Amino acid sequence: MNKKNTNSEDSIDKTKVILDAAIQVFADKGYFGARVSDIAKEAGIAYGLVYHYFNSKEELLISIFKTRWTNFIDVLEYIIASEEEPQEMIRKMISFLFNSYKNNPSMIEVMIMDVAKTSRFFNDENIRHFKDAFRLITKIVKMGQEKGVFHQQTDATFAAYAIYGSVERIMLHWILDDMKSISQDEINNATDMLTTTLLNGLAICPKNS
Amino acid sequence: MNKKNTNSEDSIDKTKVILDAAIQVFADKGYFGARVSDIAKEAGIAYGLVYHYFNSKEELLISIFKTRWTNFIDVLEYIIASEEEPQEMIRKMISFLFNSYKNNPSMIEVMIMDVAKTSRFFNDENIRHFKDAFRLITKIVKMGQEKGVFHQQTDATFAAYAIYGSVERIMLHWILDDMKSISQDEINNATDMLTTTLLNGLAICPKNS
Amino acid sequence: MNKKNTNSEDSIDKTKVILDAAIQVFADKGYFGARVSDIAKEAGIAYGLVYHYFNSKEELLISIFKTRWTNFIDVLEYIIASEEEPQEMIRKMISFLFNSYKNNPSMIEVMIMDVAKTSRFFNDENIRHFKDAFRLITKIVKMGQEKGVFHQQTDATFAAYAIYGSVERIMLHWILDDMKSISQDEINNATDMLTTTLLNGLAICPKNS
Amino acid sequence: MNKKNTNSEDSIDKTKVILDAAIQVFADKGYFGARVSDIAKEAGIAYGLVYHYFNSKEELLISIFKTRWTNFIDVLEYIIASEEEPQEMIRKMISFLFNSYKNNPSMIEVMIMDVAKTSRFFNDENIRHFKDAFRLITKIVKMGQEKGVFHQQTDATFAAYAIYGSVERIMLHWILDDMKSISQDEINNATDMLTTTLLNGLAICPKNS
DNA sequence: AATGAATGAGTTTTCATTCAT
DNA sequence: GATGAATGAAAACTCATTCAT
Repeated sequence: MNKKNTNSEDSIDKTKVILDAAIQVFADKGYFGARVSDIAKEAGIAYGLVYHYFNSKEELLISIFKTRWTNFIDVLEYIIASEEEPQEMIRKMISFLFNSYKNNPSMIEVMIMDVAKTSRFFNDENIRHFKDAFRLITKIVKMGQEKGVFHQQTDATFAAYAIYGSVERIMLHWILDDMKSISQDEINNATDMLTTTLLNGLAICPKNS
Repeated sequence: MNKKNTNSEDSIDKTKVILDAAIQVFADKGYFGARVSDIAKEAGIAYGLVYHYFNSKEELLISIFKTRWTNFIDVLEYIIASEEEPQEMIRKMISFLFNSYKNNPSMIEVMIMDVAKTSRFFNDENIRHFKDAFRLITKIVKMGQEKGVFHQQTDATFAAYAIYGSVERIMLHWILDDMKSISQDEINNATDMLTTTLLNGLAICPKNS
Repeated sequence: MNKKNTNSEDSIDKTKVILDAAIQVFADKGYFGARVSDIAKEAGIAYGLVYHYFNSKEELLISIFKTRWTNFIDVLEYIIASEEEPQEMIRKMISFLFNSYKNNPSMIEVMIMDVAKTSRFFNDENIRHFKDAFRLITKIVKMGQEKGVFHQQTDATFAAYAIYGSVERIMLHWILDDMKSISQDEINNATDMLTTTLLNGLAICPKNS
Repeated sequence: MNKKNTNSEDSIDKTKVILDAAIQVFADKGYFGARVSDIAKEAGIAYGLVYHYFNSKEELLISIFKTRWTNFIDVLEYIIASEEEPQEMIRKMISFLFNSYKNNPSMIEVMIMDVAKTSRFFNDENIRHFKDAFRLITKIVKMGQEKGVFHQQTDATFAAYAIYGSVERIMLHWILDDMKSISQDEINNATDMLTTTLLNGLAICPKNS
């Protein structure tokens, strides 16, 4: 990703500083509204230095994207490895995503508002991360079906998109309502609420076939 | 919106032609990647003429956005007025959204990929359409709760976001997989699948409290 | 060459105005030292307009180059068609080149100082003009050999380069000595001098084998 | 020229290594296309180190230029000191120039393609070398005239430019045709050919006045 | 209404040069 | 001597928008 992957502390630090600044500025102004000089100013460095660590403005976005999805994939694998009940896995996943927002709402804003924006951005390399993540969510749903706790007739892939789409839309709501800081209680409550809704459905049980 | 609201046939036609061209080009290149001259070329007119009908490039996007959400709101109001069962209302809404994709995937692509992404775009005027639509979806959920067919403890607003987010994420999947043409069967099937999943939940009934 | 080859007077004029400005600025500052904004200022237009007529700064240089060599080739063909004595043809060619300097020293400066120097500039398309011109000069030499007035053993190609190289180096001398304006007498004198030297050689006749 | 003129072996070596690298890179990419970092990479050193030995990129070019013309001047003085026949002196000079190309075509390419390019480059200091060399060539011609072996009426300065220009144009031909390696036979042949042409002229003797 | 020439602000990126280590 | 991180000036080029015709 970045030119310098030396294990020098400085180099790592600077990379991180620039990325954090980029997240902040992208969140505030949007990817296209953000100038590289804004990012440099936010990072407290000369803007030429951004190009020592990254080849282009777009690479910054790609780097943020990759970090985030790689991290999400790691968490999903960890959750799956736990061998808990599938319902619990779903809750854990939702909890992780909502907590990500709490911990770094700007990063989530960038992911939702900017990454998806550039069609050109979705090249094969980047889209793979996407796919991998959804494969894992789908896997959780299938595990529930195999265990007999989730409906058989549900299309697991559809369910995966539904779960993720629900989470993302709620976070978009927070973003648009400028809810940058959100309490742990609210996060927990949102997690419970959405998990219950998705697992049990809107309709009351007897309606079920 | 547009400078000319004369009811001259020509004027209306040209407005429509430009908007359709804009949808096409925005879908292909993204809002920021699209040049006004591209849109004019697609519409088969001189690019200066775009400014006879619209004040700016952004106004094109806003116009598309408004048309779409106004239309969605109309449909939601129509659905609510039907006084059918809330479950059926949910299904109708999902069906409408998926059919919108079938009829004009580029328009949906623009709505998902471009509109949601420009922070600056969400001014008070535009956000009202958003809010109105979600208020209506929320209303449907509340009607179900009042009728005793939906769970009481569900936060209706959350549910509204979950439903819409699920739909949008599935359509994003279609977009990213380049599924520009999709059969009516697939649409119907997707509608059934998602409606059932959202209404009945993932988990099998006895798990319900 | 230019985007607009319409036969509108304005369009042609503007193209010419920009090219003349480019010649002036390239001559003054060199190709790399010249800013497109300098050229626009010299032409009295907004610099964005340069890009209406030419795709890039480099295209300006290529255009100047082409015009000049095409013109030179035309003159050579005209000279050859005259069916004069080969010696006279050589004189005419030298006369033309020196007079070109007199009429537009900046253009010659650009040709000598800038065009010849950009290695990347010599792509196949551009080099063809070069080659064509030298083929014609070579042809004149060969005509003299066939007529029996020029030495048989001389390599005609070498001779062609020698003639042209001599002319160009003398003009470079004028450029470096800042002799921007030069009288017709000087031009005629230089033509005679160089023609005689090249035709008769440095050495006095009896030395000839 | 260079900051360090210590006679330490290392220092001299490194200076030479950098200059050779610069010649190579300038020949490949042109002066303006060459990055200091390219030169450093070619030399196998850190690019900051270039600035220990040279004050600027331009100084590299000036250094190459000076070395070459100083060397040429030395050779011319040596030739003149030999007190041979002027015809032979001309031949020796041409031979030296052509052999320079054979020995280091990149250096000649830089001299022809890059040095002349930057008008700013021709400051008084640099132009003096030029002038000195041409003064010496002119001197040879004048010696021939005084000895009665060269035509009196020839302008010696013109003749000097003609000779040098012929040589340079032939070498430019080799450069443009990518003739990087050239046999000693070809060099000798070219030398004979050009010397004969310049001394005896194109035209056959009886045409002489 | 229609055209497209004209405008010029705005931004990414490059790269020579400096300097702390 | 050697390194390469850091600096920031500089410029080509783009393109939304205006406007004369």
